[in-house]
Amino acid sequence: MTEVKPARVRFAPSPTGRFHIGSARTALYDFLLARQSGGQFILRIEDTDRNRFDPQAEKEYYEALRWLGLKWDEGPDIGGPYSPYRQSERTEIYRKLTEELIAGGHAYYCFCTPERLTQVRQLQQKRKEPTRYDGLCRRLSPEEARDRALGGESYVIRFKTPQEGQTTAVDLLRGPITVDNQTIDDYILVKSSGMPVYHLAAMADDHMMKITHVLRGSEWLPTFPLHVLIYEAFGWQQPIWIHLSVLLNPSGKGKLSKRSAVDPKSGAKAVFVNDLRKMGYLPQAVINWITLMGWSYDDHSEFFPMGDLIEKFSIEKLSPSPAAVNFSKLDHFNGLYIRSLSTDELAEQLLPFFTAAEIDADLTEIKVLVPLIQERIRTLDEAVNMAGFFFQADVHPEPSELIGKKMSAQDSACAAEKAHEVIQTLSESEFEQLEHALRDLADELEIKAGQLFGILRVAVTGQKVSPPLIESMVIVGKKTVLARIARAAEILNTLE
RNA sequence: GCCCCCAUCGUCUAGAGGCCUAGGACGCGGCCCUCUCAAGGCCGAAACCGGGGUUCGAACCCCCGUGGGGGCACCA
Repeated sequence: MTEVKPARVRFAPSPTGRFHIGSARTALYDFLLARQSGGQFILRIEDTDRNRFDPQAEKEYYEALRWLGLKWDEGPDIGGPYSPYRQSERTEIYRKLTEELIAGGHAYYCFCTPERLTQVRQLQQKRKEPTRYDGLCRRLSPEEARDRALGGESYVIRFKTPQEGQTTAVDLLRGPITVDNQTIDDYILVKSSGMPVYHLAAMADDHMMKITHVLRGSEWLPTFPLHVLIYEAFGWQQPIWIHLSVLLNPSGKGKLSKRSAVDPKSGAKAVFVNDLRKMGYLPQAVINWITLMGWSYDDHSEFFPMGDLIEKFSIEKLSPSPAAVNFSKLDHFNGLYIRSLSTDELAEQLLPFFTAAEIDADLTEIKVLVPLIQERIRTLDEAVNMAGFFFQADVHPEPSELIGKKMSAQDSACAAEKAHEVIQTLSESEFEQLEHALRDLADELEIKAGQLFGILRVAVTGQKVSPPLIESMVIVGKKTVLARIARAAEILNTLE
């Protein structure tokens, strides 16, 4: 990136629900733009809707953002030059701006009741007309309106949309979007509670906070011209507008929903960032994955650690078309990042998953087995199933699985017993030469090494699929290996 | 119903008029490697929504269809 001006970019979630990967993607693009330009990434909480407010939500956003490594430069918790960063604490600012708008003839008081508005809407629907405010209070004289408001009558403030002409709004990715002003409603700017709605609050804050690039979801496209009109009414200079594509369900049908990709075991949903963490995904993998939904670098690069992203990201290469999420690609990236970790790093990531599964493992123990599982797991939690046998006192193999390939139970039992003998003769120091000994035994028994290994694998690990057998046996230790093989032989002998 | 946006393999995408017999990735199939499973290597199937223009030439530009998505709240 050459000579870009420092960008001031904001991520402005509404604390009404969980932190979705769609929002995470927006936040990520914000972050990248700020970092690569040497600008600021700002966190602003848009909590003007007191009815939908969820006290848990803000915390979840903080947590998830931190986990992803998207550190903000200004925000409600850390302050900044344009404090406060929580809209509910900025009402005085909005109040003054509203007065300015009314005085300039760009907004008016409206006394219509919600009931009347519903009636109007229903009538319009019946007549198959566009649904919009019918303008009753727009025709009130400013003096009369002010008197009624001062007299205690309940009111809202509406934007006085020009009734003629057109408005052109320019989106960086889509170019100019021109609409007839007639199609733009006289939107409510301030609710009867005195709280502003998004259309006023977000525009005001973006301007006051000197935001240079507004990145937001394409669900704002329909009201985009309204926002331009509001900027013009105030005489403010517009930021660069970028409307990101929506994320679609994996099927490509419909907007990504909360029902998508639910983990049946934990009930975790792969659409929420904090759930992704619990499901054993690495933040770098999640970042790399969501970056590529709607952005690309060239015709062959896909692996982008954060440092590369900051360097290579560019808003011009963002795509305007909707993208269906592909969870198997997340698995792929997660595998890639797991394999890119050092033994120590991966062990540290793994520890909490063993703990959560109530397996008493410490870091040193995990480090020993990491090399055996590193290239075999796609999510961190898989390590528990794959390597749990290292820590358990006993394994409980499925008896039928103990039988060697193309072998009888008796022959398998015999093979297990012979293996037991062979291993027993080995001293701890010779234990690492196990493989030769066992291969020789297989020859002697006139079976394939794979057949013998299969029996021992299930005997020692309790699993048909496991890390490499010999290495696993060495870690498990001679004593336990012998006990487990002996037990397996017993089981096999009961099978006829 | 009204308004807006979008349109290349199943999915994410490269492609900004000739470099395209359309490239990469995930997934899928096959082979190799191999103690299972992975990882890795190699190979393969798989797309320019349709119709009109413009042009010597169109996946790329324009128009019309069609399809998909989004929005029509005192929510954001």
